[in-house]
Amino acid sequence: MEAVIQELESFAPEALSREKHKKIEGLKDLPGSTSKVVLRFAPNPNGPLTLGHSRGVVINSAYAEKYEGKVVLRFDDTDTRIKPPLIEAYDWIIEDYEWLAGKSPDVIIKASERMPVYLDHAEKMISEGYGYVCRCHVEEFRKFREQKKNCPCRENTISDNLDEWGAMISGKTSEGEAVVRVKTNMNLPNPALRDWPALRIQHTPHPLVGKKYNVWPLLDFQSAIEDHEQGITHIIRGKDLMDSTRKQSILYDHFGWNYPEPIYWGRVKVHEFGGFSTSGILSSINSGVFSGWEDPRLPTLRAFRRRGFDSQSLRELWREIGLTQKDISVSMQTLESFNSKILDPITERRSFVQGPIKLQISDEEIPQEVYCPLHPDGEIPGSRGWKMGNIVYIQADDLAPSVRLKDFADVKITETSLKIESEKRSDDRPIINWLPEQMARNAILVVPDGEKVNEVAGLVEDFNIEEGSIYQFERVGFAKVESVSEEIVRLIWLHK
RNA sequence: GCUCGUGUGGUGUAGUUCGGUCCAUCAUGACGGACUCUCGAUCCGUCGACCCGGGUUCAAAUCCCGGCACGAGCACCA
Repeated sequence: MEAVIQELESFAPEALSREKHKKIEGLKDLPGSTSKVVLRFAPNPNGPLTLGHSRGVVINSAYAEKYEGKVVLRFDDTDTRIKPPLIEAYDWIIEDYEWLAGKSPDVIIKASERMPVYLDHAEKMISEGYGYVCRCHVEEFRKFREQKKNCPCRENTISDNLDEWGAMISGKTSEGEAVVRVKTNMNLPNPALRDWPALRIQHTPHPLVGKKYNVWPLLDFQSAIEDHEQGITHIIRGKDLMDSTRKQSILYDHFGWNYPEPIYWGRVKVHEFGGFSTSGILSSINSGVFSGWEDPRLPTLRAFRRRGFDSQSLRELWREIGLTQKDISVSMQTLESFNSKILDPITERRSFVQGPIKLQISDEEIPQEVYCPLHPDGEIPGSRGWKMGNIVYIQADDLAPSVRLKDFADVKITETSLKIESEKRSDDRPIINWLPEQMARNAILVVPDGEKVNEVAGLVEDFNIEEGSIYQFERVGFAKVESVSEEIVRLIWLHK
């Protein structure tokens, strides 16, 4: 054995120490041709972007950057009834996108302004005998689909279909009475693909184009046409849309187009939020459960921004998770950990005394000023100078006979008075945060707590408190200054 | 019911294409310690996983077969 080792050392020393496997970092390569990548992010503008959407923004913009490609932001606003577009949401989404991606989308389009394109393709499809107007009711058609039977409308002639189509687009046919289907095959093993619906009638006005159109495409049709029009090369979508890929591929075959490369991801849940949807949030806002889209309890990007999350933390989170088809459940802790790493070196420290009690210093000689560092590791040079008097505040729950007032002195507390024992740290008594009366301002710390929002009353250090800034409050955590007024400073909790 | 997809530590991920370099990577977490005038940061250490059962093979997280579990689609929503 010894001899073998010696011999190996002489001609192949690397064989003796094996290398540990390394984790491959970064996004996997996109499939197919990547010479000119065009991606798309297609939200429904029925609200601002949420944590769920952020994955799409991050992944698409990251791939666009990797391949020097483009991202099309497309508003899928073709439903005026169930998830009607919110007129303000278009701008919100662009704002949210820019905040997250760090740049504007390369192309911005609204499906509602592209209606002529979709209607033309629908008419073309019908006149080529590949689509038909179906007057069956939903339940009737469901039976045909289940039993693999053709519905009677399938046999209508092209000219009959074109007449029916004319009636649909002119508004003569009422909502719910007809739908345009793609003529696939009712014998297909996958029931989702059997003569799938492409366009339906909607007389509810659209917030942007009003009553201009009576017939609107469904997602699978609109998206299929538009992806081709925009030259999309890769579609990154949830795996719940796998059947969309299959439906649309059938249509692409008919039109003689090449389908983009589809890539799927699984469903994401966040421990702290569970499942949520934009329309669900909207109804909770309307019923008064939440104060608005920026309510700190909400997983909207606006709420995250308001609380002080750096968009970089979201980018890191989604890059780390990457693209897998697994259904996952992530914890906010992971996001917070990314955010802390970004924030810790660049945030100044301050003192926040929650539930304060007042103590009087009994010594005759009290220093006029106390200096605390802006950052303990010197990442931010300089210090905070505190004016001193004979009144100080500490947290009621820190009350103990001997404590150390951080960055100041070891003290002895009896009743409501306090005596300085040593400015130098003399033993291992607990270190607590505190404030002299001269530096204390009334403050409220708003802490989202599940369904509730707790308002913690306290005192905040009155040293260059800037509205909009994030500070790390010692022994508390990161919080953002939301507003500063004469009477009160409002802080919004971020995380530990 | 039909169709589709996914199963690696508490959580997330690498490795699976082309079996060996994997007693399985990295992050997060938990626990312990060092350091520190924050319960922050930093540093060190520990914990913990290949869904199950067969098969092929000298060798299986990786290939084959069969189970099981979970998720999704079958909307005139996106």
